[in-house]
Formats: sequence, C-alpha cells, structure tokens
Amino acid sequence: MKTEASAMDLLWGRSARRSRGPRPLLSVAQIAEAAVEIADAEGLATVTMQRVADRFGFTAMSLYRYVPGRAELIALMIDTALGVAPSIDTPQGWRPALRQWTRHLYDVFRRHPWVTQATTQARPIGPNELSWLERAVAPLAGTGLTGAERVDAVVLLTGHVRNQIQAEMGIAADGGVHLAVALTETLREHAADYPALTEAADSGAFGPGDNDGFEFGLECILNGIAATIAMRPR
Amino acid sequence: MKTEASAMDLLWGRSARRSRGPRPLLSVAQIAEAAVEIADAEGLATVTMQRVADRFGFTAMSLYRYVPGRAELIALMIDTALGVAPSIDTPQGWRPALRQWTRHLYDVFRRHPWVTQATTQARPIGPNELSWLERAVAPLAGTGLTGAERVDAVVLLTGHVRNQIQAEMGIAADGGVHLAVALTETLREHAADYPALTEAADSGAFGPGDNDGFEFGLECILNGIAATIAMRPR
DNA sequence: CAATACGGTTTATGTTATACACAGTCAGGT
DNA sequence: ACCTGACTGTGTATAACATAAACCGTATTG
Repeated sequence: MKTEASAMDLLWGRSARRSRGPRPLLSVAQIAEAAVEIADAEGLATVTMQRVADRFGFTAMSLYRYVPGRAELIALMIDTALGVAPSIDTPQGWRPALRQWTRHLYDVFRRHPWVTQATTQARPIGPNELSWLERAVAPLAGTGLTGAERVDAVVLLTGHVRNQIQAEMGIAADGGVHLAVALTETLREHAADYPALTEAADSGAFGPGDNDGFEFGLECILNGIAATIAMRPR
Repeated sequence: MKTEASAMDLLWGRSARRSRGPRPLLSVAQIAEAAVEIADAEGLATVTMQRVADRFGFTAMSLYRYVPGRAELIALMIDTALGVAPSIDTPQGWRPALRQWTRHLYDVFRRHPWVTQATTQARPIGPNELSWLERAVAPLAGTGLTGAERVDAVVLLTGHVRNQIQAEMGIAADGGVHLAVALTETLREHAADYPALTEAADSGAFGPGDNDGFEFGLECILNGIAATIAMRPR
C-alpha cells in the first residue's frame, strides 16, 4: 500500500495518525527538506526518488510510504522552500510594505531558483505559500481596491519576481555563453531585422552594467498600482 | 551519425545543406510543427520522441537525424509556436502599441499554454522570439527611457502574460477542482490564519465574476511605465 | 562506375517512476 | 504476558523514456 493522502492533505498536515504498526523512521517534512537541499545544490531535475532516499540510506520505494509520487513531493518542496512569510516591519502604508515583501520573495527565489521551474505546472497551494499571499494582500486593505484587484496586484508582483529570477538564470544558454554575449552577437548578425533592439543594445541594454531590472520593474509596478489607486473613489 | 547542428544553428537556419545521400523525407520545421500540435493537445510532457516520430510513421531514432535531442526540439517548438510577431497597427504612441502587443502575446500563450512550462529553463533565443521583443521595444524609442529600461519594461509585460496564463491553467489542482473552489474552501477552514485573504475572498476575489486579472495588471503596468517616463528628463 | 556521405532502422543501454508481493516489527486487545 | 494483524521498509519486476552504436541501402559526386 502506498500513501493515500492527497497532496493537499500532506501540505495542510491532514495525515491520519495511524498508531498501529511500527513507528515511521522518516517524516514527510524530513523528506521534503532533503529534496530541497538536493534541488538547491544541483537543480530540480536531479531530485529523483532514488537520490532523496539515498540521503537516509533507504530505497526509493520506501518514500512512497510517505508521499504518493514525485509530483506531490515537488509540491511539498515548494511550500518547504518558501517557508512561512516573514512579517513586514514597516507600517508606513502599502507602498514600502509591498516593496519589502517583494524583496523578501526575491531573496527566497534566489536561494531556490528551481522554484520558478516547479511552479509552472498546476499544483496545489500550501499553507506557507498562502501565508505569503496573505502578507501581501493585507497592506492593500483600505486602498479602495476591490478584493479581486488586491489579489491581482500581488500576483503582478509575484510574476515580476519569477520572471526576473528566470532572466538571471540565463534565458539564453548556447554552450554556456551568457545571454548578453549570445544575444548581442546574434543581433549584430541580424541588425537589419531588429533595428530597435540593436539601438537599445548599442545604448547598453545588455551590458553587464549597473542596470537592475528587478528594481526598475518593482518601482514601475508600484507606480502603476499607485496610479490605479489614485483614480479610484475613496 | 546524428545532427551536429546546435540549437542555435537550427533556430537561425544555419543548416549546412548536404546533398550527398538520399533526400530527407522530413524537415526540422515539420517535426517542430508536429510536436507543437501534440503539446497543444495533450501537454508538453506527452511530447516524446516516439510520439512525434509516430506522426510520420518513422522510428524515434530517425528524428535524431534532424534534431540533436529533445531539449533542442523544445527550443524549436517555442519559436514555432510563437511565430513571427504581428505588426502593430496603432501608431498613436507607445501606450496603445504596447497594450496591443501584450494582448497579442497573451493570445499566443493561451493557444499554447505549455510554452510557459518550456520557457522556464535556460534556452537559446530564436528569430521569432526575438521578433516579438523587437516589436515591443520599438514603440518605446524616444520615451526618455534608456535602452536597458526599454527592455526591462518589455520583460515586465512578458512576465505578466506568463504569470496570468499560469494562473488560468489553475494554480491549484486538487483532483480537478478549480482554484477558486479549492482555495475558498481552504480559506474557510483557516480563516483565522489568513484574515486579509478571507476578507478579500468575501468581497469576491476568487469568484468567477467579472474580474479580469490580465487587463487589470496590464493597465497597472502601463500606468507604472507612464509614471516612470513622466519623471524622466526629456 | 566507384566511393562516400547520408537517411532510416535495428538493437542495446542506462535512467526513471512506480506496481506488487514479502518480511520484519510493533501496538493493543485479550 | 501473549498473540494478531496492521503497518513499515525491501527486493524484484516492469514499462516508458532518451539516446548511443552499428548497420544497410541509396543517391550524389568525383
């Protein structure tokens, strides 16, 4: 028999405590943590049931006592990696609060870059992930935005973080060469077909310069939210 | 022998035309198109070399004459699915132009939802993908933004589209139940832990209502870009 | 015409998730 | 204090997958 608990049950700790047979030597949390460590070190693809089990000196199959399958394990990994959302210590309005929140999220994603890959598939939401949502939606109360819009605004910020991390991980990888080089070279060859990009590149768009896409985008979104709020009746 | 062309060579059509042996019965484009059809119909995971080859009545191995491996095939699929970027027919400034561009991109992603999964890994950029970038950066020329910022702004929009599609594909999938239901149910059980979210939900955040996260976010970002431009010296 | 490069196939290998049945082990009622 | 049965971890097996290597016929080129 394998675990019958759904991913949702596991995430929300609804495991029926069975007290009959031998005591389990592992726990779902332990397994998830080990998997996260592997993913942090060598990427999501290298997280196999085998490797996780090896960490404990167990066989791959033994993990199926705790987790229904690999997909559910990954869902657990995400919630484990996110951890509970940090509290925000700036009470001066929604703007600095969201700025700080976004930077916190950015840090987490930088520590666990594989999360961007893992979160692309449909998956259940765990308590930690929900806590992040909660902390971001809270400061937007009383801004005149509807509940739906408050959530949408937060989704916007999350998307920015995801996208930024991905870009940093190197959107282009042609034999290990960095995006900047690969793209600039390609652009040089096809300058006629991509005049606007070429012009942007010439003014230093892809250089390793002081450009910080994350901060630029963050302020941009915050400006946009502010503008949207401003045109709302209070 | 297999194909020695790199993904970049394939994408940019740098295939050395060999005229020696028998004529190829397939083409890289045909293969990519077939793979895209499979992914559209049944998801990226079901795109195996076997299934693609079956479409032509060939063996899986025959594909390796055209494509170095599965990763390169996926890169080709992305560029094929994107297609060449549509031209923008509104010359009234960058705002409507970018709005239209983003909606176009949104449509493409809706037609090929698997692209969001595929683009999470490091990959080479193809001519079509670059054409999309080009069309979006162009209207931002002369806005006072630096080249780097122009690209950052476009990346922002792309991230929004990606994120939105993903959300639509159902961030939560607990046995086929939709995000709205699953989340609202979870929230009800833990209302005390997530007060702000509960409040937002009560005001209709997750209902199937008239809320359109895509349009909200889009206007938000455009507002933000406008605000950023406004505080630039001309 | 002969050499050779090339397209497609056959066969094989290593990796993966996972199904299934078995053996040891421990809790709980008697 | 015992059984007894539920539950845990293991061994073995299977199927799907990507891909490597060797092979064979064919069509082009010298």
